Amino acid sequence: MVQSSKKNQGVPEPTIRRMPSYLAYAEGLLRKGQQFVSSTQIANYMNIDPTQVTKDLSYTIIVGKTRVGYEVKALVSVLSDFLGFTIMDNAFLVGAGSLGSALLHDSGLSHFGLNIVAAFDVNSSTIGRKINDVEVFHIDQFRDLAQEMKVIMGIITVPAENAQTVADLMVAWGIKAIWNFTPARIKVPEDIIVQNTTLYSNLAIIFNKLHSEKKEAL
Amino acid sequence: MVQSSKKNQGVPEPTIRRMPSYLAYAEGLLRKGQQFVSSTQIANYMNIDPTQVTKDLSYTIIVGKTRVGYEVKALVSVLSDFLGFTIMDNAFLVGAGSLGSALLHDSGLSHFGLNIVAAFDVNSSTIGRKINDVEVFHIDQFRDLAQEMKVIMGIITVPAENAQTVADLMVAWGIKAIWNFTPARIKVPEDIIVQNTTLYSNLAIIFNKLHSEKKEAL
DNA sequence: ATACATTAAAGAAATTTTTCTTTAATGAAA
DNA sequence: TTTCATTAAAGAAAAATTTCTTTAATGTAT
Repeated sequence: MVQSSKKNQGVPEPTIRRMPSYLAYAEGLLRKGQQFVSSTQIANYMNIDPTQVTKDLSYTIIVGKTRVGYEVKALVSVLSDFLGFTIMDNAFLVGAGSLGSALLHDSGLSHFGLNIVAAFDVNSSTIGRKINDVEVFHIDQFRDLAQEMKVIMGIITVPAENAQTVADLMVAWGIKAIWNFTPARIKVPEDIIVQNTTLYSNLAIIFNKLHSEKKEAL
Repeated sequence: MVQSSKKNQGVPEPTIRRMPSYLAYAEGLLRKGQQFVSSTQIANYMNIDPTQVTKDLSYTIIVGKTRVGYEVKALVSVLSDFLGFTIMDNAFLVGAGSLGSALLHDSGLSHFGLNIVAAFDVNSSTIGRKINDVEVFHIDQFRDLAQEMKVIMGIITVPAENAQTVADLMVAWGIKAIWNFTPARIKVPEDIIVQNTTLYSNLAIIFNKLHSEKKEAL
């Protein structure tokens, strides 16, 4: 399969996955007033190899000081910047069910650069309501609002069988990135970014570890 | 770092991550009445290489038929079994905030083998309530209940700064696996399984792709 | 019947990611 | 001041994962 010159020049995805935890840790140290943190200390916290930490951080502009480590304050600001958490992006959320409303309630998202400006559903009982100050509209009103607001991301929290329909709608109205919380895989044009976040994958990993542990015991 | 003879004989984690989507797809086909599905068809749906699919499925007991593919019905049952979704496990959830209550509302979890039997919090306004038939207790009552019920998993949906405290508590009362939804990394004994699920990591990946796309355009 | 195209499976090769090794720097202790 | 231990950084090696290649099987069309 020719994968359209992916070449992966960028930052490894595993690296990016680890960085928010580095950031959370650094923020904690900052609150405690610690000025410097070594890769060893971060690695110990993360239960990973120290060279992994330095390699990950080498993708950013921060430089550590031998025998001292990284300046905590700089680390927080560099990582926040690097991860795109300092620029606010607007998003639409479709599917104001339990997971959807949980995301609407999560202040962490706005802390990390995501501003959900409107929610959509087809369930008449939620339409018209406000969830954490975000209004829930009928899905048919999607069009008009997308043009008014500068919305680059769409969040899909509908049942899996409706994911593709919603994705098509999002693409039609100019959204650049889709955050898909369903286990369904959606088809979109090549230039649209899709991030799948499936909770059940994590569940599967836990179960697998639990079971392989049982087998080891034999 | 000596990583205690990990040797990774088991199934690759990326494989396990993909499997729930195979399953969701197969379940959809089953509902539509399709009898067989080829690796090519699955691969097309997933936007991955067909050999990746056959390789992934080779870890299970299913065998495909040349020129026909896999039997959809068998695929659903084999994958459900393999992922541990057919055995019910009991879990405690600590932190009945927005994310916590979203998980309590999610019927998908019980569909995939996880039965949340009780929730805990410190917020007096939620204690005593029932969320989707699951009662919310004060965290101090954790002990008595853990002994009554056969609970092997703990779900942490508290603020990051309280994650370690909750984890210690869970370990003390005999939980085997922890599903940690905070960006904090918790320290537990070696035999305890920890699965970190950090939403913000996914957000970081989206932002990174969005930004690297901008750079490419130059 | 026969040829053909599609498929699963197994193993090889390539790629990606992690871990190991070496080097140079420097704060802290003697 | 000098030695020593700890550190970041860079590159090499190892491990894990994905993609490619080959083979054998078999439905479908001719």
